[in-house]
Amino acid sequence: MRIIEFDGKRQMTPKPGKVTQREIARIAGVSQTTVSMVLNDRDGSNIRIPDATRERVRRAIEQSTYVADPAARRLAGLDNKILGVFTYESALTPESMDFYGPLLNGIERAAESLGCDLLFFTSSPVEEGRRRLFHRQTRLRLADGCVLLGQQMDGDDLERLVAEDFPFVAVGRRDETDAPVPYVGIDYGALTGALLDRAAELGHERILYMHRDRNSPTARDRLAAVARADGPDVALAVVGDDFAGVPGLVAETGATAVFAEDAFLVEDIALALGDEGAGLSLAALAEVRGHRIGGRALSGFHTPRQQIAAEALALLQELISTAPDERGGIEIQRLLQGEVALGDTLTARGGAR
Amino acid sequence: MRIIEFDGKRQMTPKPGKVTQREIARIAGVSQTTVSMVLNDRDGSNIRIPDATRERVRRAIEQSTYVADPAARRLAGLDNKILGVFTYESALTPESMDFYGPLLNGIERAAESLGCDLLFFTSSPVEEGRRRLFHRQTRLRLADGCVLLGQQMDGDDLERLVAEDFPFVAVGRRDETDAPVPYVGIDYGALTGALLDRAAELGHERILYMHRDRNSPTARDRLAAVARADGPDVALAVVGDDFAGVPGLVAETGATAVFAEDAFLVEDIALALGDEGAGLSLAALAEVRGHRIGGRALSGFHTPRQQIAAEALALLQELISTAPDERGGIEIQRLLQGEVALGDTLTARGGAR
DNA sequence: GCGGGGTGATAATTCGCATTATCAGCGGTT
DNA sequence: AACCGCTGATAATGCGAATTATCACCCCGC
Repeated sequence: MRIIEFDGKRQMTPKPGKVTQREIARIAGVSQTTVSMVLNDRDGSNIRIPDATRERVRRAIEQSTYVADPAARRLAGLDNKILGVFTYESALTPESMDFYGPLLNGIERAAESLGCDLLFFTSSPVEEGRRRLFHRQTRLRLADGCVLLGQQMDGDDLERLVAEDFPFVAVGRRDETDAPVPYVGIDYGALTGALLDRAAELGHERILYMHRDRNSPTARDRLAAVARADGPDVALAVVGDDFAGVPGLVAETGATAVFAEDAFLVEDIALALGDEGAGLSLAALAEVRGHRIGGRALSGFHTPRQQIAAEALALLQELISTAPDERGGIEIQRLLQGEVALGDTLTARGGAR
Repeated sequence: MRIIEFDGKRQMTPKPGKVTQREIARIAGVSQTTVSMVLNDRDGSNIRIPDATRERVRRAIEQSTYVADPAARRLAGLDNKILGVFTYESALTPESMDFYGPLLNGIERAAESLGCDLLFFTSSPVEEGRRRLFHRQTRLRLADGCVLLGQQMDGDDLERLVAEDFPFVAVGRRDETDAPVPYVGIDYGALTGALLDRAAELGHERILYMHRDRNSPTARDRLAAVARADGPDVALAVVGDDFAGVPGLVAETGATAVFAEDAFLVEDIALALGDEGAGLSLAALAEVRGHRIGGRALSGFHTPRQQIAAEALALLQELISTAPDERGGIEIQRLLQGEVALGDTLTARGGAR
C-alpha cells in the first residue's frame, strides 16, 4: 500500500471501491465530523451546518459510491437494523419447511417492512444433535436482537441471553428457565379445551390422549388442559416408537375418540389401528394443515404461524428500542389464539368414519 | 453511564454481559495485546508468549462469557465468516419456494459446513418490482462476500460489484455486463440440444418452440441451441398472456411437438390446446420436477439446484480467500450439466398422448 | 563495564464512524 | 479594551480487536 501525503498527515491510499467519510470529506473540503453530521441530519445548538455546506457534502456523497460501513457503525454503538435468526435445527431443508416455512415467510415479510436484514446463524456447531447458540466465534452480537426458533431450546442459552440483556424473542411458549423469557406462542391450552368441548358436544364420553414423552411447555399446556377437562373422561398414554399396543389401549379404555399430540402421531396411530379404527374419531392437538387420514381432513388446530412471526419481530423491535432498565413495561410473553380446525376425522360418536 | 477509574485512565463501566479483551486482560493481569495474541494463536520471533501466560489467559477466557465482537474484528480487517444472500424477489414465500427452496437448502448446507453465517438482505428497498442491492444503508459490506439469486439481475449492480472487487457469485449464467461476472449455472444449451436430439429420435420433424419475450442469458442459450439444431425444423413463437392463438399456431406450423421455455408455460399451453393437444408431444426446456400434464410427468430437464448452490459457495469462498489481484487464476464462470428428464409427455411422433 | 542478542511483554496506532469538547472569528456591549 | 454570545466548524476521543513498533530486562562474552 502506497503512502501519500495529505493534510500534513500520513495516510493510506484508500482501497479502490472503498469510499469512506474521510474521502467524502476531502472531496467536499470539510472534516470527517461534518460529513457524519450531515449524514445523520444532526442539528442543534452545538452543531450548526449552513445549508450551503450541507448541500456540498450531499453532492459529494451522491457522486461517489459511498455506503456506511456497518461494522464501524456498530462499533460506534448504533443499531444496525440486523436481526438474528437462530434455529436449533437446519431451517431450510425440504422436511423442516413444513414447520419453519410459514414462520420464516412471516419473518421475512416483517423484516422487510421494518427495513431489517436477517442474519441466519447457520454456522453454530452442532452438539448432541442441536446447534449451540453461544460459541467462540458467534456473530450473535452483530445483530441488534435475535429470534429463536425450534421445538426445544436450551435453558442455559436462554438464561444467558436474559443475563446479558440481549434483546431476543423465542417463538413458542417457554418455561424452562427461572428468568422471564420473552416469547410469542400459541395458546394450546385454550385450543385443547375448545376441542374437548367440541368432542363432548359430539357425544364422546371417553377419550384417549396419546402423547410423546416430551417435557416441553406446550406439551404440558395440553396435558394441563386435558387434566382439567370437565366434560369427557380422558385417559392418558405415552407412546414411543412402537404402536403395536394402540388397538389394545383403545379397547381397554373404551375410548370413542383418540387425540394425539401432533398430526404425525395421529398418522402413526391410524396406521396401527387399521380397520379397527373405523368408527373412531381422531384429532391432533396441533397444526393439521395438509394432513389427511384416509382421505379425510384431519381435525385439530390451525395456528397462525405467519402472525406469530410478525408478532415476534414486533416484540423484538420493542425490546431493541428500549433500554434494558426500562423494559419492565413491555408485555414480553404473548400468546396468540389459534382456531379449531373441525376437519372430517372428529365426528359424532358412533358415526361412520 | 457511570465513569470509573481504572489503570489511571477514564473508562466506562462495561455494559453488563459485554466482556471485552480488555476485561480478560485485567483478570489475567496482562495487556489487551497479549489477549489478542493468545486468541489468535499468534507466535513468532517478534511475538513470544510462554505457555504459562497463555494458559492463564485461556483460563480467564473460559471462565468468562467472552465472545469476540464481530464488528470490531471486521473493522480491523478480518474475515467474519458471514456470507450475504441477495435475492431480487422475496425468497421465503410459499410460491417462490418452488424455485428458491432447493437453492436455499443447498446454500444453508454449504454454509454450515464452511462455518459461515448467512445474511439475507431483506431490507433492500423495492424499486420497479425488484429489490435494489445498493442503497444508502446497505449492510452488504458486513459480509465477506455475497451470493446473488434471481431470474433477472441488474447489470449496474453487477458492474459495481466487479468494480469494487467485492467477492460475489451469481447463481445462473450472466452476460448482461461487459465485466466478467462470476457465476455458477446450468448448461441449458447442452440440455436443449440433447432434448432436440431425443425428439428427432422419436421421429419429430417439426417442432414449435414457444418462449417468453425475455432477454435473459439462459433464454438466449436455449434459443441459440434451438437455432443450430440440425435435426428437426423448429418454429419460434413468442407468447404473452394470451394463449388463444396457440392451436392455430400448431396447425399452421404442422408441429408434432411443442417445447416451451418453462414448465408453467407448458401448462398454459396444454390448457389452451385442450383436446386438440392429444397426440402432440410436450416438453419444457427447464426444470420439470413436480409438474404433470394431464396426469403425465412432464418431459424436460432435471437441474441439480443443490449442487449449484454448493458450487456457488465454494467459488465464493475461493474468491474471498484470494486477494483481488490474484484472482486471475480462478475459473469464475462455471456451468454444471443437468440431465434430460424423459418424462411421459415427449413420445414418439403420432403416438397416443 | 559495555555491547549484543534473546525474551516477554506492552504502548501506540489503525480500522470507519459518532460524539464531545474545543476553538477561531466576528459583532455588539459596557 | 475587555467581555460576551453566537456561528461554523474541527481536533480529539471512544468503540473492540489486530498489528506494529518499542522497551525493559537478563544473560553472555570479552
